[in-house]
Amino acid sequence: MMVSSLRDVAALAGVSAMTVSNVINDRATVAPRTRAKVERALAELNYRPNLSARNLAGGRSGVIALGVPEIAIPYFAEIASMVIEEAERRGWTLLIEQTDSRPERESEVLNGIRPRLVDGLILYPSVLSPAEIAERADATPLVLFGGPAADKSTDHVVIDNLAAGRTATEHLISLGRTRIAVIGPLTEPRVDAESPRLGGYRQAITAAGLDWRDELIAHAPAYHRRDGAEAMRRLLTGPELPDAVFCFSDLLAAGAMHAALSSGVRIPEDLAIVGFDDIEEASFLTPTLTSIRPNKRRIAELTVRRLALSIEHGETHKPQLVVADHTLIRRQSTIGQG
Amino acid sequence: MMVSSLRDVAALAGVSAMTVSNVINDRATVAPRTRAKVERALAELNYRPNLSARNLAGGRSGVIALGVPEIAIPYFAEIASMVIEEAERRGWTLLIEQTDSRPERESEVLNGIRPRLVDGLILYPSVLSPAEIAERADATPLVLFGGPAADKSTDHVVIDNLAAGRTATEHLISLGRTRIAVIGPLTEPRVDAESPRLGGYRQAITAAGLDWRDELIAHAPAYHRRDGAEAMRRLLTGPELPDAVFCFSDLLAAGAMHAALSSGVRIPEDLAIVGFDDIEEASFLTPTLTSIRPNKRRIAELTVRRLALSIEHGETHKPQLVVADHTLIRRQSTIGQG
DNA sequence: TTCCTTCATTTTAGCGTTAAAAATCGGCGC
DNA sequence: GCGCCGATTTTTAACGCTAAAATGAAGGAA
Repeated sequence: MMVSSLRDVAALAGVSAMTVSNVINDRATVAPRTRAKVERALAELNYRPNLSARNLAGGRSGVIALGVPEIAIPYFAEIASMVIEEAERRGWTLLIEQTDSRPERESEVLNGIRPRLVDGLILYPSVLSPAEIAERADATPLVLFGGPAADKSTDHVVIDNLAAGRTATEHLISLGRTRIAVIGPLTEPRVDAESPRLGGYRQAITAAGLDWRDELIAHAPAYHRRDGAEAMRRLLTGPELPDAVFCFSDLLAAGAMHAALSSGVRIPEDLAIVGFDDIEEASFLTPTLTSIRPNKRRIAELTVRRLALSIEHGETHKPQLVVADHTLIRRQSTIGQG
Repeated sequence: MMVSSLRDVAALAGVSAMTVSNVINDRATVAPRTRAKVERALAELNYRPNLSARNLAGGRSGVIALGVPEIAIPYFAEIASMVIEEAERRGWTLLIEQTDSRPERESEVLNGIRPRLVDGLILYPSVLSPAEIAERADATPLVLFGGPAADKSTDHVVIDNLAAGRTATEHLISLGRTRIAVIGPLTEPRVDAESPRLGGYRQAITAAGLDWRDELIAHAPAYHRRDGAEAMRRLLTGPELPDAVFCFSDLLAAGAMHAALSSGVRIPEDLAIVGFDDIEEASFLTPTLTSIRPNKRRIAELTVRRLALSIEHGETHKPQLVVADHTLIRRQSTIGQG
């Protein structure tokens, strides 16, 4: 089948190319009879607009980009899947960039690797600071998601990590656990501050009148399974054996759980575990994993919606910090078969 | 920072736009001194080519698309990650389409949702038949990966599923297991034939002189964890209790393992399990999961390479069926702590 | 010297689309 | 019948780039 252009359609319908363009874009006032004629020709030739041409002529490309550290991390894969669906709903296609959490890659993505090709960019900022993000060269509409809030100059969709950390810890406290460990990146390199999830833990521990014990705080360089397993091994051979652990991601929890079970630790009897993200895997681990569930669908929806607004209103668009909700999902890793 | 065009660079360097274009694309013979001048201007203005314009002018867009059923399925996420890396190596960016295994979506992707925007397409054909794929309207270079081989008219990267199925089953037989079950989609809807993984199982069972028992063959509608869990529950309540099970994907195995462990079945003592894909999760399940590991890196590499050839040589390019290797990775779910 | 090559660079034209300006077409009021 | 108006459609001119053709400059051979 031949690829047909506006001209071909115009010729077949006996009108000018511009009229066809007007019909397609539902613009100006096209007479009903003309519209019908054009639509027939459009269908007959199976016309598909050339996006490059449209983009070049000042229109939009219909492509948006999503930048994440690694698409193979389930949390990002799940988010990407939903962002694709939301984008599709608006007739957009998604282009994916992996940053590997490397500053230069993140910066490249931010400054438009595919200049002028994408209408907008959604980025999970994993290493660049708000300042570095603010001073980017590219003018492509941008929405961030995840991580601590940047400055006010950028749209940003987050969840309340502090509250989530508190909730997770309170849940463990409510089960009567007193030696509650933590596994995860303890600091937020982007803003050079304590991780808000750790902050929530601290608040809950303090509020419950429990002792803060440094030996229960296990730093993990990243959010992978192996980091969780290593941290758990350290905790298990440490001076103070925990009776619960709050992991900053489900992957960390999966690794930690594997290390614990391999050492003969019973979950949740000896050790209760709470994860974070509620990826699908959490429901199929044995025991199933209690986890903080960020509303991913909502995050995807809000992110795409903010981006749409930014793309459509350009200069007048006002960046905003949007907070999506989260819930604690109780499963066997804390409450057992109950 | 301003966005500069070829003209701007040309003006600054005191040459024509075409010369700048030649320098950028490393084409024709540009005099060393001219090249140096242009390169200085290029750097000074931080020039980035406009891909839409380049694409429109008959060049390439530098974007390729990857179509998979669901990006949130770990196997596809891992493959996507590697395809992104391979693509990046060639200066390409990857656009991702989800087909949800729906024929109309798969067909849409095949026929170019983003007409003329992508230089090439990589597709995991999950529901469309080779015939339907062969008669597509779009002329964009295409490479398939996975599933049974289509006809000779399309580039296709596969692994030897029949041999892999045989290997998995032989491994279980070598452990002395005699009631070996199977969990997975039993037929290949695309070609309306038996699944080659099931074929391999059949060959191994027959060769070992074991009985074929229909009640050990558990069909799963798809490759998800829940399908594996359901199938396992059926097997456990069925007339014949298996002492081993070969699952057609690691997700199925994860679901099956969860269902089995939840029922008090010991793995591998009571039931040995082999999965397929060797996703990262397999190494962190408890017990760790024995699995067939397709060489994913190689699949990604071959796929992108075939696509590159097809894009570069167009008409003269000869489609090929390429087979990537696979290995059996032995872990605790079959051989225990050994 | 003159003409032919070869190398280096520029000019021309067009990719398919859209924004903006210009043109055409029926009325309609006077 | 003339001029004007709004509704509809067409023309024109880009958008930024590249392929192909044309030009120019520098050597060599005759």
